[in-house]
Amino acid sequence: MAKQRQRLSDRKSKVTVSDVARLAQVSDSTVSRTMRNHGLIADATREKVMGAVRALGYVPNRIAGSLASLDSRIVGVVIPSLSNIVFPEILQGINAGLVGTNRQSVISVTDYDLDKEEDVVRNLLAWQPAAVLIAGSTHTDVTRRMLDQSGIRIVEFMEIDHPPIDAAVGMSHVAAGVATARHLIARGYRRFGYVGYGGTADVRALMRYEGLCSGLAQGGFRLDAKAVSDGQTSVGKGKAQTAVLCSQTPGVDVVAYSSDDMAVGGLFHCLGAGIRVPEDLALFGFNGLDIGRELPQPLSTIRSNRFVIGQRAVEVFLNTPVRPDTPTIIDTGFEIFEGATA
Amino acid sequence: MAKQRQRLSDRKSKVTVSDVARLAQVSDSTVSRTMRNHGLIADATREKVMGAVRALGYVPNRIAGSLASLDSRIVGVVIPSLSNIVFPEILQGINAGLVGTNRQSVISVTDYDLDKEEDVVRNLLAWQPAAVLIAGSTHTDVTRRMLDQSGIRIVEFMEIDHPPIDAAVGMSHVAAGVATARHLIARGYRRFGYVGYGGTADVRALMRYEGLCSGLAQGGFRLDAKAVSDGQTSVGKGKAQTAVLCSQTPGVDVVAYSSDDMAVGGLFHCLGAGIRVPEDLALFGFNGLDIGRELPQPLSTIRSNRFVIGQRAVEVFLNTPVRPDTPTIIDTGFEIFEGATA
DNA sequence: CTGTTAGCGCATTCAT
DNA sequence: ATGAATGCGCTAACAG
Repeated sequence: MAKQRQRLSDRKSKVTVSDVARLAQVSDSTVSRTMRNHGLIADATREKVMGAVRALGYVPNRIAGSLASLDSRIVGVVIPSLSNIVFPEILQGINAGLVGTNRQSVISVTDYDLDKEEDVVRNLLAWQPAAVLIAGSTHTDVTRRMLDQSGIRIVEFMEIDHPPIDAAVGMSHVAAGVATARHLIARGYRRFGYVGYGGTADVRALMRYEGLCSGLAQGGFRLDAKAVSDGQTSVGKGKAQTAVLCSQTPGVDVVAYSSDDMAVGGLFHCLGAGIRVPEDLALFGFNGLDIGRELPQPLSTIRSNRFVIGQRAVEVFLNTPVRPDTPTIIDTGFEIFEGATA
Repeated sequence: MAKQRQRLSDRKSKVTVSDVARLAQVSDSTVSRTMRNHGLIADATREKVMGAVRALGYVPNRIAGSLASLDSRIVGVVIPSLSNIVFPEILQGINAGLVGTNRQSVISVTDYDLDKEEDVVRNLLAWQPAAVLIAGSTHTDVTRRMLDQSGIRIVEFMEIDHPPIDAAVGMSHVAAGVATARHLIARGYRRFGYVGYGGTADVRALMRYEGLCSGLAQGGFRLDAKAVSDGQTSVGKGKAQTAVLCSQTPGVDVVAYSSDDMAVGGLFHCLGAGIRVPEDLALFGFNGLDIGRELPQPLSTIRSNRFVIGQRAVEVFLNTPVRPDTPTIIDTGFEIFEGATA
């Protein structure tokens, strides 16, 4: 009695099933069943239990529950960055897919660093997740082995250009590059520039670049100018690099960008410098971000389906919780958005 | 021996401390200590253990560890949205603050719904987090009570306009509204418009609006025009509502926006409609997003310090892990950015 | 420096 | 429909 009172007043001492059981005059397992709506419970019992739960302010300890049931209901998510808007968009899709499933996503960020990714994956696996959703297909051997040997479902999202460990959900970035080249050639452009990512960490940007080059080559053309920069993609870099490209190589009639934000920067440069778009210079992006559609003239680009990618990645796991023998590949596709800048 | 071999080949059967201990010929606790670098371990022992760890591909089970140590090392984070760029920016600050601390953030999204927030907080608390960082100060009574009674550190971030449960990190949004009004009056504007958020869920946008109105009133002015829309803030809505405002109330000389993205939309409208900025119409935003600085003319706005807010929120908890008796309030401030649109 | 002994809070048999 | 017993995998005293 004294102890009971102490419990109620001491905010830090955790209330456990046993406390609830004692107050409700039932056994621990009845409380446990009631909380999870598992099995049959008499209405009277349920009410007694829930009354005690409310009276004590009981919050079940999921850590203990997970250990006992050997099922964490955690979904690990690994992304390279939060500052590139596409990843929050994918997270939204993941959240949407997870809603109502009583699962908790745990997100880790790698900063495009494969060694950090290895670390992050090791830490994530320590939480015994039921699945891991990870951006991209490029990992260290150790990371790949850890993921593989975990035995849980591993969904690599964003790209489907490489064979997955278990499942891949996304689009072909090489194909997107090729499609860009073909589209621009078909539109009559002849002198091509590229402004974008010049590092090595963003593998998908590089694949699109390679696709672009090979698409141009197939049409008998080539890149006439190129201005790249390292690090995170941004409007500012797009603006600056477009200026560089224009001053270094006049005569280019269209610029393909590694992403929409770079392309928006390009448009801002043109607006400021009095360059008419697309008459003097045409611009073509990648991603299909909202902002591109709201510009004074809508940005011509390729729409990737980020939200859907997140959603589908979750579905792969929800629909087939145990890893199948053969890899799963889901192509979420892409569409060319005509716009008014190319 | 046969069992050992089975273990190694069966990818799904978990390797435990005991397996490692057996192979390394030491006790379970020695393995545990070695893994955590806790206490003194002979070099020879450490090597034996780590050898066994590698041989077996052992990954410690943090669920079990947390239960045993009664310390989850989880930091719960609650935000209203992922589609508003400011929240991913805060998450970056949180991540930065958490780096190297061996703690895992668990993020939940409420969609600006207080009932959903209540749900989300209950679920989060079930993971026994060491702290909860939650956006805003507006919660249901039940949410507030749960957070309070958890006894752990609760950091409400974004705003410091309301008294916190435990700690608040952010800026005064009312003050930002007032500052906007004063700044625009000082710049000589006399006919004021507002374009922005017209719902009730985004409490901070409303506080800025109220600050704006009272700041104008203090100067002897008032809002002459207003065009608002519900739901998530966006460039598109800013563009559309600016068009509405211009057509409904000619003669306004400056528009204050509820956020930078709305203001960017406003600028896009002006660019498309041939309205000179700031001569015909001046624009003033809120947030200080990167994109604002890269526009053909830099957006005049108020810089909030999102990244810093996230970082400081984490620091509050890291520096003072146990809740003090008196509330903590940390003002991360804001600065007016002159820009070229107002 | 290392081993032994007890739980952490809960979910799950298996009885009844 | 409910209870009792057992253990999930690990950490934390405590001994030595």
